[in-house]
Amino acid sequence: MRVNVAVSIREVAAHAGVSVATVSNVLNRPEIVASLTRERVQASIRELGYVRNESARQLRAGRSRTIGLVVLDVANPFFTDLARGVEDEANKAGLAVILCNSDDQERKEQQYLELLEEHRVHGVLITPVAGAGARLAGLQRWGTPVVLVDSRSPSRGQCSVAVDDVLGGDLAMSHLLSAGPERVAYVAGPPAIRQVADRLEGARRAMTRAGHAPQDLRVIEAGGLNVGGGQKVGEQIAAMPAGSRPAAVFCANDLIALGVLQEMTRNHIRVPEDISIAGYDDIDFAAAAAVPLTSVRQPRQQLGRTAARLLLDEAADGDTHQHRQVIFEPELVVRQSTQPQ
Amino acid sequence: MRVNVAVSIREVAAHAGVSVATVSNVLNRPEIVASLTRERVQASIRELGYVRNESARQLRAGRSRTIGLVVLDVANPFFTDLARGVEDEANKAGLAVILCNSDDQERKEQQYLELLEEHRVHGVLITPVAGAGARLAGLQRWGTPVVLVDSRSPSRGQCSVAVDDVLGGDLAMSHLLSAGPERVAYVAGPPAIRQVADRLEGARRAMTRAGHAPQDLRVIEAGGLNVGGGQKVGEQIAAMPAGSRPAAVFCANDLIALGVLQEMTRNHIRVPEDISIAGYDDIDFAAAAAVPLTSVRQPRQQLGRTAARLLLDEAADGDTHQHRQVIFEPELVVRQSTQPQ
DNA sequence: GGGAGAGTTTGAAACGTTCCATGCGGAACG
DNA sequence: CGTTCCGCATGGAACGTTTCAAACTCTCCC
Repeated sequence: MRVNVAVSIREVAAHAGVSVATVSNVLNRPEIVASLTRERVQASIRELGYVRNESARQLRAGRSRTIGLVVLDVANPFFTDLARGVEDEANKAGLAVILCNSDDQERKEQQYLELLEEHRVHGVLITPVAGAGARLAGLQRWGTPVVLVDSRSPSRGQCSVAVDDVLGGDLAMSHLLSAGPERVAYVAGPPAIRQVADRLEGARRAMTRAGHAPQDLRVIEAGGLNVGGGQKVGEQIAAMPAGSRPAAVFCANDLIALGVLQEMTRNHIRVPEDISIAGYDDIDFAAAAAVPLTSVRQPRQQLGRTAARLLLDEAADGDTHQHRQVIFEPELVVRQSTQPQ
Repeated sequence: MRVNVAVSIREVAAHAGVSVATVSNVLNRPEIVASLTRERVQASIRELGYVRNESARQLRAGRSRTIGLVVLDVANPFFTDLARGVEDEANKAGLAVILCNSDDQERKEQQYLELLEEHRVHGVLITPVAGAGARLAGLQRWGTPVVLVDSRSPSRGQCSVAVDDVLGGDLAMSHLLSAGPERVAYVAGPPAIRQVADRLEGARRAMTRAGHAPQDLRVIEAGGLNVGGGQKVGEQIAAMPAGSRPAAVFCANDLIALGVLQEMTRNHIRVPEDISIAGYDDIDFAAAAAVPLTSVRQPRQQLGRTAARLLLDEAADGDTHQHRQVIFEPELVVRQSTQPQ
């Protein structure tokens, strides 16, 4: 049977023979209501099937009990794991998470930020598309806390949580170089993405320290930070004559690395004997790949949890809040896809 | 500079020297406002940085402009692809999607359904945890449309979108049997999950048709529908003496199949020469595995889009709406992880 | 008997919209 | 000139909460 009409606090009050204010008190501060009354009201709530109207609460409170999380790509396991950490922490505080997927497009990011603003969210966690500074400033002027995720704050005007991608790139490249490969390459994604640029910088640093010229690192750009992008680059690499093919490649993330790996196998180029491959993120599929992938591990869930905590802190504290920039250290995980030593 | 105070429609009205109602009209039915007035109001909106308060709109409208999507596991690419389809369709209709992760736990599912109900969502798309019937009935009695996703409606009392998992299981098993393996196995997930049970039923049907007794199909249960679950089963299989090891295994989904595949490789059991492996879902990682995985493809995004459309239709139509059960056909994708013929 | 004070309950205002019914001024028409 | 009609603007009620100050009822004590 469809009823289609919501029962409001007023009807509960009438049914229980008390005032609206008392019902509200039962809901929000049950301890100040006499136990007899409280039970009567609770019985009415159950009987009528009353459900709070969140919109009305929000209107009164001025802010909604949600936070926004804007990521570059929900299909990337890195971000779903991150989202998981955010969700856990938000749940504890009784907040819901609105998950938004910007697809690395400014237009979609902008749309979602407007939506979140209209929803008067408690705050926004965002991995910004390059050049999102202005859009975020708009939000903040309004008093909505913003925490940058996996991205450092250029201005110190906000909190941020990030992993040291330069160090990560350095770790991966140092490891690759330790086997003494003749030629090395970096498979990049869109260079406007900070993570892509930082990891390259780290890789160059490792080159220099090992006595190579930084320009000896060949950079090959993949279309996107996904498996398809890696496959295309893999085809290119496979098509090179064995004599000029890199003996070690560092990929900007694991999805790309998996794409490259697949093309190598398909073309009977052995991993790691003929070519070493290192990825980045250490997503679950990296360990599960048939040639388990050497990768750089980021504390993904912890990243999400920390970001959420910073956001909640800022939202709660308002004026006394001190912005903080938290930086985690990545960790190299060596598996079979790279030559040892 | 932090302002911390929202500017309301009232202030815009004062600033532009018109009434509140006129500002509202500019926002919602600009064509009925004289162009001179309209421009004046729009200028004020820009100048004051006015942003609509969604809560107030919702309160007035009685329903929020969001839909809920409750899935079993956001980390499973099948569900993120599905979510993508839902998001596209919802966006077109100007609705936001609240993505909720039930983790196959009744408690979390219940919590999220309550949250969505309090938010007065337009409707709920859900892949229910086993035995969610009662929880959903509660929502529907209230008039909130519910569409079951990847799950058939037992009662015809609601819309549903699903893929014929029995057929999918049949396709996969028929293909495996075509190479004439001695022993075959099904790697299941939690048997309470309908998809797991249906795929098994299909596999048994194929067995029978090929002249085997259904009990010749060995069923091995994995802890969860994820890579880790597959790895554990893979270890078990690798530990079997070659003489009693199945020559073909059908896995309840691709994540499990990838886990099994990895353990095979690690133990130098060749795929597909020593053992054929078929998965289910055809997630992107299936094609990208180093031994590309034979799998059963589901139209994931289309599933999401169709579900969203059914929901929007029901929400718009109210009483005249006819519930529909849409069933898609899965498709076998043969790759290198299974023996041909 | 009266007053203080604790323990409960409550009326009413406020949050920011939307929308209906109404008003106003001017043009068109007879 | 009087009537009708149209285009546009607006006052105010309503949506469902929460919260504050005020009121009420007891009990206790002087």
